[in-house]
Amino acid sequence: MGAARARVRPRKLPVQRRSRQTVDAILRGAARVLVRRGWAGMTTNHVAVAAGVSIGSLYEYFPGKEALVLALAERHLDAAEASLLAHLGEVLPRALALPLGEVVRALVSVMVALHAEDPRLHRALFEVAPRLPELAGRVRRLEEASVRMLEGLLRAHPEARVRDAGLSARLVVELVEALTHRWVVGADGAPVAADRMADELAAMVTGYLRGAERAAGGAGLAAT
Amino acid sequence: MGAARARVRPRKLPVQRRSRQTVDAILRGAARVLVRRGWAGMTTNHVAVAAGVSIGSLYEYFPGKEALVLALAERHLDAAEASLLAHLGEVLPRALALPLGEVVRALVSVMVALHAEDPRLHRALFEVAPRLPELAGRVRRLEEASVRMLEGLLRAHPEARVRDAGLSARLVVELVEALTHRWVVGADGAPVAADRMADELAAMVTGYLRGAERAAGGAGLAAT
Amino acid sequence: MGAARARVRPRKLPVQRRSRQTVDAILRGAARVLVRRGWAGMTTNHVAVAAGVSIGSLYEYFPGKEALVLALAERHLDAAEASLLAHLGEVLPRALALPLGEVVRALVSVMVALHAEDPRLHRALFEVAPRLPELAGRVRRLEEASVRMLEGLLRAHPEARVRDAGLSARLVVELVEALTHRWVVGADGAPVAADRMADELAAMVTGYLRGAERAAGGAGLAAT
Amino acid sequence: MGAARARVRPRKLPVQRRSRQTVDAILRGAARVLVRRGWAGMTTNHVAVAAGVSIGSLYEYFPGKEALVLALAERHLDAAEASLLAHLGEVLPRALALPLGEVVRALVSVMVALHAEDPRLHRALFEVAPRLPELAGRVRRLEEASVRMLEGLLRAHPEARVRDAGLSARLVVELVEALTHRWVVGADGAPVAADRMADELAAMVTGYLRGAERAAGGAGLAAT
DNA sequence: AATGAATGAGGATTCATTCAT
DNA sequence: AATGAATGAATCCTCATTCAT
Repeated sequence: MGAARARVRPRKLPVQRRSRQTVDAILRGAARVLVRRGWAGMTTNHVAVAAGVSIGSLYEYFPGKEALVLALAERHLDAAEASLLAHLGEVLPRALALPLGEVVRALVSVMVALHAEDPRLHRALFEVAPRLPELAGRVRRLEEASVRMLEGLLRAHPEARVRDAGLSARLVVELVEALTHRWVVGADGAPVAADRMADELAAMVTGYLRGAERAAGGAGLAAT
Repeated sequence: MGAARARVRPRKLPVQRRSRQTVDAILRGAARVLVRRGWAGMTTNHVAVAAGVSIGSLYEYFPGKEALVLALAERHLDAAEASLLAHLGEVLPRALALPLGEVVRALVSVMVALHAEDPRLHRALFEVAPRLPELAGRVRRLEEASVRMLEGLLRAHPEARVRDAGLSARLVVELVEALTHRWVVGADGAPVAADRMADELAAMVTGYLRGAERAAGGAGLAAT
Repeated sequence: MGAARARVRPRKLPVQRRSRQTVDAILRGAARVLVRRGWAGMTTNHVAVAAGVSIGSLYEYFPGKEALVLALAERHLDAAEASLLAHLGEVLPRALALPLGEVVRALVSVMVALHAEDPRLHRALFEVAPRLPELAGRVRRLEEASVRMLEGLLRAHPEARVRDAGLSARLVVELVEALTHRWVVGADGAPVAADRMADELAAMVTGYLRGAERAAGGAGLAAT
Repeated sequence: MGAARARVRPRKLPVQRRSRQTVDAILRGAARVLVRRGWAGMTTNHVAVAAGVSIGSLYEYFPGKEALVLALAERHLDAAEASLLAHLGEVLPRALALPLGEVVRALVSVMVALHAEDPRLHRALFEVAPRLPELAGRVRRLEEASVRMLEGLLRAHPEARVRDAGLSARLVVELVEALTHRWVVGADGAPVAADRMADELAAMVTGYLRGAERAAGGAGLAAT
């Protein structure tokens, strides 16, 4: 594993301007190839060609294809994180004063917007994530932070009625993540508008969090 | 495509008993390898070794790894479909007479039970699905059927209050699918019990479908 | 080499009628496959399928594909030899009394007729011959016998004028063999009729053997 | 066909000096292997070993053994063509003024010289030709050009007496080609000297083309 | 820095051949 | 006699990676 891990970190940092351009070209090429051929079909040689760069140069900066994808993912997640923080900065301070539905709607909208940006790359990266611990970890940390944040909100907001704030927060985060993901990936047939999508998600979440009347949950089929 | 597709169908059917055992062993080996190393890391040679079978025998029956995974998926989905149908046969006839919460709880329980069976194989198969049109199609058809069924129920059930039965049905199916999937996959740390999980999902769905008070959904952050 | 040679002789002789049919079917299948796919593309499995026989049965009678081709060639050459002998029996006794042109025409016609029979198999067998010593030997022996026969004729016939009966006989046999072969193989575009072909070949050979006026053969370019 | 054909063209052209040496070594190795083991027995791995080059390097430049043989053949034919043209340039201008026998002797000598160069490679290449359309085409074109040239000569030369200049030209070209080929290939036992061989061939051809007295061609055995 | 030639381990696949049934 | 399941050596070929230029 140690050896394998060595393959994941960028080799050297590009300092001069020319090399930054090279790195950029490589990453753009990597993104194209990853999207077009998937993780298994992506090869360093393809990437080099797609980037218009020699294979030697590629290895100058990236020790393997994991490193490429990781760098790609890092850029993607950096952007996501930044956008998330910016938007949270707007809503959170007033969150307790606003109706729950409105807060939820705002948060959901951010997620939807986030995913709508480069859906194909997003999808491809997610396909790889489970096989790249570094990436998986980063994703998990981001999700974890969101869960904590929402958990705090649930404990404090007057309208929220949930049995277990931690669990509910996690479920909501996963729900939004998963459905937005699918919305963006399965975008064929009758594509649902982003606004409409956000409405429905918000309705789901708000209803759940207000928790008015719990499902009586009688002896369902689960008993079988 | 034609050529690629030729790699996907089983080669010949095992007629003698001995060969049926071989095919079984191969598929078991394939499942183990797929789970352990993922789609990209799965090789026919690994599978043959894991199955305790010569590589020649593997190719006697399967023309490549796609065919292996497809056969695996078909078994998995056949079982899922059968189980689904059996349970639906119990709930559906009385569905309109029962409270919505109870119906939902029953349906959700079936899904959860379905996923709990062989979660790691389930996860691995889902990872491949997007790259195997045959498999993707089969999965989509099963989902589609579920959506139609639920849509019909939503239109008829007195408690259901949704703007668009088709969209809501799809979202609910995806929600249950996705969250159960994650529940099963991310089963580390503090694993949530199946019953508890079913409770929470049922609560989410029921709340959403009863649609009591829609989220007021003011100008969310999406506007930004 | 010893081991390899063991692969060439038929394994056991078919005694019962059923087995003779099996052997026949196998050889017919082998001929079809050899013609369609060439020596390199011919496999024992293909032959078995084409013959409608199990691979096991094939190996019951033939220890490998060389043996198949050899048996095929033997049949082919047996027939050729028989036909040749029959026709020679007609011409030779009166050969010295007939004009040389007529004798030659008769011999050439036999060769042409021989090749016209199953040209595609003929061609395929010739393609393999150089790699199968047994076959090559058999072909060479047949040719050698023809050369001896013609040599004797040349020494005795009053019209024949050649410097070296042995060499001329060999060249004539090869000439007829080679041109008939090509005639039969390259049969596309404007196919020449068998009769016409025989005429031309006979003209060539007769002219050469009568040797009237030798080419003055001055200092040709060969000097360069 | 498309896919198969893709296996036939060289992959990339060697630009640096080092790579040109590699390509050369590979082709030399390919020639050795082809000669020693024949088309069916030739493998890319054998060639790589014989060339003292890694298998990867071989595939860098040639996508398969067809491509190797084709490149080999192209070199061979290029040389043959060049030599042919050079010699023709000497004879043709004065061809009509010279006795037919002399012209023929000159042309035949060129062919013989051509074949005497690398007979074993020549033979091996001819063995493959029928299975490689590209190669077959190239050979056919060269032959066709020779036929046209000779046909023109036959129509114009005062001594030539043939019924059908086209047919006779073709037969003569094939005759010379075939017999020289066999001369070179079957060079065992009592090898005939090149000069002697040219003499005999020239005698055959000249006699035929002068056509003095046609063979009376009575009712030969062909009637049977 | 950049290039691209060279490498070879490793994965896919075929097919001659055996042998239990 | 016939069958066809099983075998695995041998082949084809790719692609990550290094290194001389």
